[in-house]
Amino acid sequence: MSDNQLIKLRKEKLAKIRELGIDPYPIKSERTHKIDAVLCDKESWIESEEEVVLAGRLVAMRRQGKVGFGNLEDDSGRIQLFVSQNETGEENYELFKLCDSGDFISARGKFFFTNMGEYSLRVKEVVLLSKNMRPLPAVKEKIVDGKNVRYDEFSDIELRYRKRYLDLLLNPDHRKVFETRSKIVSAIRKFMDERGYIEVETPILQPLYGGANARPFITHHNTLDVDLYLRIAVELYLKRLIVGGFERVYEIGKNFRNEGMDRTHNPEFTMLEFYEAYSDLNGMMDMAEAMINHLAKDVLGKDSFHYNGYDVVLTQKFRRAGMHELVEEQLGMDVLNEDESVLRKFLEERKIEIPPGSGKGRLISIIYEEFVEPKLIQPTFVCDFPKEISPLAKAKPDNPLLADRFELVMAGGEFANAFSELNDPMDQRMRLEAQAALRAMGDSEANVVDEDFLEALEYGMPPMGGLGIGIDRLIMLLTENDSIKEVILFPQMKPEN
RNA sequence: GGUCCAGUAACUCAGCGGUAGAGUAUCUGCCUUUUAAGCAGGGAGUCGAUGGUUCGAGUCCAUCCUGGAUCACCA
Repeated sequence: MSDNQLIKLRKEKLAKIRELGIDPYPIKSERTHKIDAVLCDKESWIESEEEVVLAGRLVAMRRQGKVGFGNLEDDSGRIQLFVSQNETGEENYELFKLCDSGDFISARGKFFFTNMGEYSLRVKEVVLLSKNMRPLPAVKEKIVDGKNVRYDEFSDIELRYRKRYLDLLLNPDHRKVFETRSKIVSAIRKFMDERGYIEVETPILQPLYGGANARPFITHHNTLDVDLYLRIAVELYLKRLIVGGFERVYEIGKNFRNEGMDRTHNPEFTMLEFYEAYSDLNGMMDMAEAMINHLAKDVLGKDSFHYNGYDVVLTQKFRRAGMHELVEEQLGMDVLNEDESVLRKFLEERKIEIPPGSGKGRLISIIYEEFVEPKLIQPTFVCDFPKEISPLAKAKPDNPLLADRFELVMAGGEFANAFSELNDPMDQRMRLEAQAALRAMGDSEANVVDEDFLEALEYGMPPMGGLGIGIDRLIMLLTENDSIKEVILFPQMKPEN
């Protein structure tokens, strides 16, 4: 039976309901209790003989003659309805017979245990709240040995993402992921607020983009007749705010990067960035560690998370190590003291592409990314990034090749990036100009020179630490999902047709 | 973009050269304590698209579309 035929049948039912003088889409609805409120303390609900009105979606129907059972679900839980013509009267029972799985109804009645021992609402009256016109995909559940076995699950990955509302409706576990996501994001806000940070919102539409290495989306403003960029990071605006006198700011928002999509990349993704005046890299490590430990332990109540094939233990002290130390550990190569030509040869022999204009710093980072990062499973702050690839970070006083920067790596992937922020306007100008040179050599992801930002720096910016965390990836880890699409409600999909 | 896998009824899938199938859903009938309700019956599919091979194509071949995995790219 095609969709159209099924819908036609629903329309016929709708007409019958109207013939009975019933509005299938009434304005008013009544509900005295949410379902979870009546699921606890069942005996006393039964003893009290209190009449309640529950409302929700009818998710299953088992009708047999003049009596029938249905399952009613709201966002708090699910309960069985027992509907008998003796209780409802003939007329109301007629309406019940016209109800389908998928309808929203309310049901008035008292509680009891059925012969099979299931706690149920003995329904006195059914009220139709919203008629379903398109049958929901059939999913059946059965409890075997205490385990919930599901049949004919709505599991087609493409359909789940394209029709997310069905995924959420039919797969309660997936709804749970987004409830957890919301909890985590709230906890992050609270964590920041408690530490004296203020939350700010900075432009998504920017005349120039910056703060990361990425290709932007371009859009157009008609009135101004200018092209604008969707932001790739909030960094440069948050720094302007520190110039403006705020000492601790954070923003949680979408960034947009016009690049490939895969298991860990969506073109728009959520990022937390924060900046703290008079802090530095160590302060940022402490913050990141405390926040992630807190989310794992206090919010989710877990120590260990299975992600990307590994078990990552989050409630611990995170390792802190220099990139060159980690490379030495894995490869026995002293990259800092090795000659640039040796590093280049090492990569060339392994057929690893070297972008044009790469100096020693970038070569080190490529070696690290290729051979070391995938092996860092437990949380590790990888410090001492090459300055060459860190145009917004301060150089280390004791080694001009290195920047005071770290990335937090877990399960072989990057989760956060932080620096002691560069506040020397002259140095910053030179670094951005070096980036512009790379750009001229064809590196479309190199930074652009932002004169307004440089001018702001010239007015003076205090020393500070700054950190960015990819929220989607953090949620992936904390909810143990290996695909970013599982933690984004409406992930980017290719258009159909 | 490369490679591999998949697309058949609303859902989950079988069929892999010879008249399109199953369970669920849906519809009809019976049924006043079911819970993957049951019993009986019915309807339901351009077999992702387009070409080709063949007497004959969901089935073989080619191309394309869509999705997934993986690599590349990319924090």
